[in-house]
Amino acid sequence: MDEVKWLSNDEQVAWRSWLAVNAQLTARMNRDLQAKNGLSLADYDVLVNLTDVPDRSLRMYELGDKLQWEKSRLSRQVMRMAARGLVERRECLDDRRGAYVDLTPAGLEAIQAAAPEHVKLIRQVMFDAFTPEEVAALTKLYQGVLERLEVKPPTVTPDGSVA
Amino acid sequence: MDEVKWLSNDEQVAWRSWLAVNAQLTARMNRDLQAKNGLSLADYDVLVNLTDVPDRSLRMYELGDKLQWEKSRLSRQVMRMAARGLVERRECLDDRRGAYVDLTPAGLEAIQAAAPEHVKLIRQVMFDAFTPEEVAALTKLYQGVLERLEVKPPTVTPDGSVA
DNA sequence: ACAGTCTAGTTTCTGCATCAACCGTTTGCC
DNA sequence: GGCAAACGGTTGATGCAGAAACTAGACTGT
Repeated sequence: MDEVKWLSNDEQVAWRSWLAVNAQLTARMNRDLQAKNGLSLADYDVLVNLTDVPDRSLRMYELGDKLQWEKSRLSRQVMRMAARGLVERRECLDDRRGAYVDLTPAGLEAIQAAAPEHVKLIRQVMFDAFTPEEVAALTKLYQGVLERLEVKPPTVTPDGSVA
Repeated sequence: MDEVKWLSNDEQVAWRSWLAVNAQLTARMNRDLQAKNGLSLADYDVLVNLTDVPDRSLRMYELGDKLQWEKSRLSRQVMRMAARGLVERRECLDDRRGAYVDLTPAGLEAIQAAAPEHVKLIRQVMFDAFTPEEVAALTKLYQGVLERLEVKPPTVTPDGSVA
């Protein structure tokens, strides 16, 4: 456990840049969404995952699986969103422990209103400045990291759906 | 403001991978640091920034500038860390509004104990699997993002210091 | 059929992050 | 000199995230 192999200078710069991008971009997305659409990033993520799926309804555990959230977090988040009318809880008949989360028309409207600006930001700071090769390289590196973290990589989107 | 240019499928995969790495790696670092060293990632970041600097002491605003944190966040964080003996507050004589934050021996010890495992994780999931060219490419992309976010890129480390 | 275990989801507790308001100090400017 | 504005930092209110304990329903083997 001794003989630590530190990061080289180049690696340190890369690492700190990563940390900075991570923090700043997340903060920025949060602020923009909040200011322009009254949504938190967490709200947005839930809405995206519901919009993604054919019938716009998921079991709690499926949603939690996609988001990789603590279940307590999801529980509370859904409760708040339901209170605001963005989603609806529906009890599950085949498994009486379970619960569905349905996207409401208001929820759909909210994400449709928020998505364009959100995507615009992402394009602006990232993809519009990247070549396709760079995108491919990034994806490869990220997916490698996810594997090493023993997390399953995100599901490949089959069609073109919301951000 | 109409005619939204959505993300392509490849871009979506890259983007979601990015989000996943972002969330998962941060969570992992936090849990590991907490479990093995009783430090939060925020604690660690403060300690790193203090260790980085020659005299191991910074003005609050300098520290806040490096971390890019809300000042209220920094204020509370430092208060908590001072209560645990990891840092020490010292009043500033030339500017009576100001305050210094000094790294204590205990704080130094704490980060020296935590750093090896932390760096090991980062190496394991990222840099050990990256070629130097990939590191360089990543850095370039990240720094581009930071510029587009109108945030100044992280200071290049002049010497080899802690993670 | 029933005991043990597992799964789905909620709740409680605690700590942290953000926003806005605030206080004392310094600075710029006339 | 004196006043307004900016700066450095703290505080209060509020809302969210994480860990663990908890409830209730479902599955397993015998």
